[in-house]
Amino acid sequence: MSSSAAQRRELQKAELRAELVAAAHALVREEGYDGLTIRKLATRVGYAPMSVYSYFADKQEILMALAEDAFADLARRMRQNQPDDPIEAMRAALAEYAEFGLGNPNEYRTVFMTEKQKHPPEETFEQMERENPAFQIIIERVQACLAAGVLKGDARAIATALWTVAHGSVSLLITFPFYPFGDPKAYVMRMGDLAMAGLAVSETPPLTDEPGMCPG
Amino acid sequence: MSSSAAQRRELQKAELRAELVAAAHALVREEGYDGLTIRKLATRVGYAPMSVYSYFADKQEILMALAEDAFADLARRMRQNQPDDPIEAMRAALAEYAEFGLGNPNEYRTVFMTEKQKHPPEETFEQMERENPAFQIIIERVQACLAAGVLKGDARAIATALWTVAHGSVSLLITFPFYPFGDPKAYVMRMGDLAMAGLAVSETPPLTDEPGMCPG
DNA sequence: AATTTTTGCCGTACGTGTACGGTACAACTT
DNA sequence: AAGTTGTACCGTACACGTACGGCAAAAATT
Repeated sequence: MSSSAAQRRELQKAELRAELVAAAHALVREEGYDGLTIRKLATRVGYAPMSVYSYFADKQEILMALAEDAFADLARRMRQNQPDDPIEAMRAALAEYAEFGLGNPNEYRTVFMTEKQKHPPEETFEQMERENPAFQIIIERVQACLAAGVLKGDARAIATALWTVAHGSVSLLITFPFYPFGDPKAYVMRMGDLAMAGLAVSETPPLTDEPGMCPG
Repeated sequence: MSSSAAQRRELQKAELRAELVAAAHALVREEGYDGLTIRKLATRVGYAPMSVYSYFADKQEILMALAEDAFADLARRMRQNQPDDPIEAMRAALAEYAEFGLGNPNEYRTVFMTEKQKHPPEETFEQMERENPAFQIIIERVQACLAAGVLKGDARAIATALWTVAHGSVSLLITFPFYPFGDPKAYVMRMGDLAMAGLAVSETPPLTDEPGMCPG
């Protein structure tokens, strides 16, 4: 196979895929999240419905592509909001995370609240961090806290704990928008501070790497 | 309208509804969660598909009925596992919660990880606590901790915080079963202990009852 | 140049949740 | 008893996601 021809082919494929994603974005903007259907999307780009499946395995993969864009934006915002004080930097990241999740519940749902059965174990790790570049930033800011001595322990374990608490708050607020949590963003911040307080009490050991996985 | 006749009607309606729920349980047991479809369910009870909608507003409401049964079982298990020491009682509740969520991911999803757009604000509170009787138990055990002086502050705020952390862990473990959190149940317990440590640091104020609700 | 393989796209078809309108029978009103 | 209203149930129909098979053109191999 001629390499340049293959490359050109790959490029065209990527372009068409990008065109589909752009069309999907437009559809969502114009008709809302439920307005995005395979058929409408296909019509919009001038293909038959089933042709879309040459570029995406299923609808979930399209939604994921949209969500990845949104999460890239979250990462951008986090980097633009980085106070010098390591704890304040951590809290700023949390604030951006909260604002993003509460402001983009659909994208948040597709990444964090829907099944990921497809991926075999070895892919999942990098996949997760590509879909959620914010996590890398949290790790960095945890490391800053470790360096400053305001936290002690394993960076990834601490970051995962903070992520767990942030996710718990955000996802509950999304699922139960009417439950009396008080001001949503304030609730997320409060839970973040609670986690920081708990983490400050003792040194955080690494996560045990037992293979243990949950059923289902 | 004759009151007894109305009551009999109500009763029959409830019986048919219960029959549908039983059939739904059977279907899920025999064919798995995805095997539960309106048509199969209707066939099984001898009605036309659309007749099911005389008893449930939509499919989600059927899934919710199944989940409520499961959550009632969780509450039962929690009550059967109640150490004397208030902190250990709290941890036991958490352990049951973890085991339930990890062992019944489908039911957990339908209650905690899907939209609840229908219910107007005033219903939500009682609704939530009927669907999730475990929450009431958590509040009780928090109150025991308050009485014993190992925690200080507002019971509902503390219970909500613990619930948030438990939910964060469980839902992440369900969504990313392959992510290296280590042993799932151990991870939930660890996060619970972290929250308890954070809560022990200072007195927990009540949740502000600002109307604030999240968009979407 | 001839042949095989791959690729890009499509048409059809199935099973799904559910909106809508209709119909027959029960219950209540007068 | 006659008329009105409500209710339980059904049949049809729609848009959806997507499995399957096909088909022409391009690419790779011989």
